[in-house]
Parts: sequence; C-alpha cells; structure tokens
Amino acid sequence: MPASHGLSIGYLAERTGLAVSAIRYYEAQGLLEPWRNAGGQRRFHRADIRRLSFIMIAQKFGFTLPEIRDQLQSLPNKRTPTKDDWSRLSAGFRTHLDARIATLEKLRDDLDGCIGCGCLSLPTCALYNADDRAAKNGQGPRYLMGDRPET
Amino acid sequence: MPASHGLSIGYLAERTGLAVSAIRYYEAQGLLEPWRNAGGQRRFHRADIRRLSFIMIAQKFGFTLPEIRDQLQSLPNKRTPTKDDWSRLSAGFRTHLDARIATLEKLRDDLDGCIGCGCLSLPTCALYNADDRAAKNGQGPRYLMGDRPET
DNA sequence: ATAATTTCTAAACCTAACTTTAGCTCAAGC
DNA sequence: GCTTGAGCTAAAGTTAGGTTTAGAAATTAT
Repeated sequence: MPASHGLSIGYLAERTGLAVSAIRYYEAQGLLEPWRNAGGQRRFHRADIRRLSFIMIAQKFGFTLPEIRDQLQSLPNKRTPTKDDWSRLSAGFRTHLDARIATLEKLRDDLDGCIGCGCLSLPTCALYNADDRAAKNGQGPRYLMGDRPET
Repeated sequence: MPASHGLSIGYLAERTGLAVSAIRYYEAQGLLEPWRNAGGQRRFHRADIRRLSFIMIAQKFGFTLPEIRDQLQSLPNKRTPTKDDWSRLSAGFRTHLDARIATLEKLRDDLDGCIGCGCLSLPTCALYNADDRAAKNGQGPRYLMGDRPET
C-alpha cells in the first residue's frame, strides 16, 4: 500500500512491472525526479506511473533513453503526457518506425536483386555500397566478397 | 603487398575496410582460422577476404557473430561460401529480415490503433500486452499508462 | 519491542562487438 | 644494419541499459 503522500519505488515497480533498479537508473538518467521523505526514501507522484509507461512504450519504438528524456522535457512544464500529448508524440513514433521499416525493406530489395545478380563478383552489387560504416569512416569503396574492378 | 604465400592482417584490413583489431576479434570468436608464419604473425588465405565480406553482410542482416559462425561452419568442408552457397544462405537472410519487418509492421499497426482509441486508459490498448518482457518475466498483465481495470 | 521487509548508496558486474593501451617483437626499406 | 612501420599478446576501456552486491538505515508488520 502506498503512503498517503507519495508512492514508494517498490509500488511503482509492482505497477509497471519494471525492476526497482531500473526505476532508480531512469532517475539517474534524468527521466524522473522523485522527492525524498524524511527518512531519505524516494517518493513518486501517481503521474510517474504514466511517465514510466511512456518510457517503456517509447523504448519499444526504438528510442534511446536520452531521446526519451528530451521528449519528456519538450512537454510544456515537463508534464507527463496527456492524451493530447500522446497523439502528438505518437506521430513522432510513427515517423521513427516508418524510417526503420523503410531501411529494412530497402535491404530486403537489395538482397533480392543480389540473389539474382550473382553478387559474388560485382562492384555493382546492391549490397556493395550499402554499408553505413563505409560512409562513416570515409575509407572509400569496399570490394565485398573479395573482388576488385581490375588488379 | 602481400607475401607470396599468405596474406597479412593489414592487407585484409585494407581490402575489407575492417579494423585490424576487428579481424583479430573475429578469429578469437572462431569465425576465421589463420595460420602463423615463422615469426608468429597471422597469415590468411585469399578466400578469407570473402569470408570477412560474408560476415559484414550477415551482420547487416542482424545476425550475431555466433550465428554467423554457425552459418559458416554449416558449409560443407567449412568452405567459404560460393555462389550456390550464397543463394542458399541468402534465403535464410531473407527469412530473418522478413520476420523483423513483420514485427515492426505489427507494432506500427498497433500504434495506429492506439492513436485512435485514446490509449491512455485502456487495458485493451493494442500496446498493452505487446511488451515482450511481460511474457518473459511472467509478471502478469501490465497496466500501461497507469490505469487498472477497477481499483 | 522486535522481526521482517524495503530502501538506501556506491561500486562492481553483465552482454555484444569491438577499440585502446602498453610493452615487445618482427619485417621491410634504404 | 638501422630505423620505421606492422604485428604480437593480454588486459582494460567503451556504449547502452541495466542488474547485482554489500552493508547500513528506514519502514512495516506482529
């Protein structure tokens, strides 16, 4: 049973299914700001249950904790999301998710082309330049599967 | 320039774009088995370039290093994949990828339903029971967004 | 009043896939 | 033949998102 003013961390854990240690960790990452009672124990608002649920859902959509923190902080007055906020934020989820799906679908299409094309010797293979890391580290073209144009 | 018999690790790194340390790491994980020259340095087969390329592609499809090691070991005589092997293995890639896309599409559909339904107070919300962790830890239903049926 | 829970902190540990560092040896170029 | 670059090993560090541990203090239950 929760104290008359403020909920204990164990109660939040029970209600959300999260581990107590996870809730403390989220606090350390700035996603929650409980106050302390006279004995130094954390006390939470009821709204923090929604806040934690929001975190759990956002994680399922592939957001990192810093991103989720930013989303929570972008709310006016740092409110916990209401129904209206939810609609707005979920549009962002949708965009994020669409992008991830599109990336995987492109990879699938590339693979399909690759099965047909022989793939092992072609610098023109669709998978050839598809590696993100190639763009990142600026190491120039990769000759996948061991072949180079001439040489 | 590679030695007349066996390629150096630096040459493989240059050819694949991988870091030397990554190639050593793959060896430690059992994905490659170079031999040593008189001075104790690693020497690789030309085919190992293809092997490394295969690893890089398989990683893009979401396979872990142990899974990739198993795939490489499933090849007859532990060969590096040929064009025929590639067709067979890429079918596995395709399956893996399709499953991941399907998971994300279901999540997107659930989200769409959720935007319309109000979501904040419904144990019937599509996202409600969608959490893998809920199934794993056997903690029973979660009341996302802080609401319970009664109480 | 006492026993049993809960909670507290700080620090260490966990996985995956690597990278970095330190101190040394080997190989190659001039 | 000497210098530089490449390679070697083992161990520690990195990132994300936590969990575990240990020992102490607070709270709750009987």
